Amino acid sequence: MRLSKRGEYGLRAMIMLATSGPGGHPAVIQIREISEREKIPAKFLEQILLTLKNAGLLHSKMGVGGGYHLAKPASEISLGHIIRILDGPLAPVKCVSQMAYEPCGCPDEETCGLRLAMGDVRNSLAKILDGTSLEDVTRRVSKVRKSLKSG
Amino acid sequence: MRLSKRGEYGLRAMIMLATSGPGGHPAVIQIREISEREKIPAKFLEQILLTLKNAGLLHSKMGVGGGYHLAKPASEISLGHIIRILDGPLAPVKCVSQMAYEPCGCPDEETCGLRLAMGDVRNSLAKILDGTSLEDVTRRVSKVRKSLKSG
DNA sequence: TTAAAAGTCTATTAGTACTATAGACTTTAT
DNA sequence: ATAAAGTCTATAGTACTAATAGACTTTTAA
Repeated sequence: MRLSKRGEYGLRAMIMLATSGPGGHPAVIQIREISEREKIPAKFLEQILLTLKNAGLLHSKMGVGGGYHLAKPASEISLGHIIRILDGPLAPVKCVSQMAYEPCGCPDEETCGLRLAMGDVRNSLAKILDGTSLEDVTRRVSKVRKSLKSG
Repeated sequence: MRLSKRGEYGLRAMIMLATSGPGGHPAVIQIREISEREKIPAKFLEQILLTLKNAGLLHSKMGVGGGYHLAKPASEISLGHIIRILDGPLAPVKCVSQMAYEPCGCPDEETCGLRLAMGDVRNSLAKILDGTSLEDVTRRVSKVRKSLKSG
């Protein structure tokens, strides 16, 4: 049930872009800076951000002073969306996938025990990941920071 | 977030063993029969069942009339346990794993947004998978069967 | 007592997906 | 014109997954 490095790096980068924006303005950050701050191989990160851009989650600007920024408000980008783009379907087995259904080959899908159980897992994953936006993440982080300061 | 074939096959076999038992008695079934009924490559299944046996979830008997059966009541074997044995930790990233923790390398773990979000995911997975026993699965299957009959 | 049925164990291969790197190209600001 | 930045495609390396192979041990029963 592991997240790939691609997925992990992509999420880290998106969270960083969401967190760095001063007062709602989307931050513009260069690949190199994200790569250095998050210790992600630059060339690999480049591919990941490009994928996210082509999927419509990021905008970019070339040339001097360019970089990446979120294409939408952080509140409108969910973790589930990012993960699906980079790692594919959330479903543990294809026969319960919403975005990439395929029959699993059991004699009767409707009464397949594995399918019933994995359906629950998929739904729970989707609920959490589609229900958590980048804004939710940054809010939670700053909350934890504050509670650590005062503690 | 995909389940490996190893994990899938192992779960299918365990569910079959739990389902086939007549009135609480654990069913004794041969590799070959499981392999045929579930369409799992026999030699691969062999390895999987051996792993599950060495982990204490199955018992086996060699020779004529032998085969595999559950080592414990179906109510005491959780899907989470089976998956951990065959596929490793449930956690999407190692820094939130209970059974195989490793630092993820972020500057501050306590305030890492990714870690906070993935912690939720891990907990939810663990809640479902550790909270669902083979008995729960068989009960649910027979419930669905009945409702399909009467429908 | 021996043949057949069944599991055990270890090694090896084939395939695939993940991770990362390379390098040539385009756009933009100054 | 030049330097800073993103774009795009190809490819290499590696690790893991899935599957196969084969020789061995235990047990039952004819």
